[in-house]
Amino acid sequence: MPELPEVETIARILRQGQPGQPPLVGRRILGANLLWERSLAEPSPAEFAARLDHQVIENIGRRGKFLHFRLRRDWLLFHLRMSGDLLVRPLAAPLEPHDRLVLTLDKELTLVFNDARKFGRVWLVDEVDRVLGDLGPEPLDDGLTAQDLFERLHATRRQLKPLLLDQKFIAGLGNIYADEALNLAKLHPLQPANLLTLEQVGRLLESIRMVLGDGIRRNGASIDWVYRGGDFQNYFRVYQRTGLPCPECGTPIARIIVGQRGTHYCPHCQPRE
DNA sequence: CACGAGACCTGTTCGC
DNA sequence: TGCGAACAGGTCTCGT
Repeated sequence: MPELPEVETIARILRQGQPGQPPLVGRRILGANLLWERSLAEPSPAEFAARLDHQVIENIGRRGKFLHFRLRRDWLLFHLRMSGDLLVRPLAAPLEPHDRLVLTLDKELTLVFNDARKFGRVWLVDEVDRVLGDLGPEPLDDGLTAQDLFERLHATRRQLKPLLLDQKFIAGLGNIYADEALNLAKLHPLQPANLLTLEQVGRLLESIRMVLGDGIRRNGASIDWVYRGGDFQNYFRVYQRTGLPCPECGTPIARIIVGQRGTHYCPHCQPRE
């Protein structure tokens, strides 16, 4: 599931809780059961378990598509990649298929990292920047201006779609929200970045913030077997709507491959050049 | 520097 | 029905 709005939703639920699920802030970690070793990026499994023991969760947040847990001494980081999920379960609950890491907490709770495709990763570090340091700006940060984005775009001739997916360029966009933002901004996915006018850049930034904001308000998008109660999938304009009418002009949505990713756009609203 | 292919993985859907 | 191909919300590395 996880692009910025989905990760933000998960972080919020873990931090604040929801009906039938207590907030995790203040909980103490009592043990770690690593079921798939490669899910752990660093440190070694032995050091991971030893260092986690008895640390308290002080806060939970998001940076790009990463979830970060501020512990008393370290940072616990998760990247969910394609199929990862983080769930709170009672201590007595049985293991589920694809559970990769189970952290035992106080109050008879567990925090479970479940990840069918095994692409997701977990880090325990004392310095976050070693993992998060290369990320580009947060798109929803007010400090990011159209002028900033214009300068970043004009520093490269890369095509817009792969550029928006590059986490070093801007953090948090994935295939869904990149396609949705480009459609809303009326920009062709293959357009070279350095050719955008300042007005087009303003529209692009506004569109990115619009689709991410809508995604967050709708608790993210739920597709296939990964479900969190979000319903943004019902409001896609172009993503996975190949052949269906564009909401703006009725032209059938086209699908091309860009950087090996399926890319959806309206040939009429998003003309090339 | 920019791009494409391949790798990492499993599960579901599509086409014949 | 069965079976292989295509496809999936991500990112890294390598070769050109």
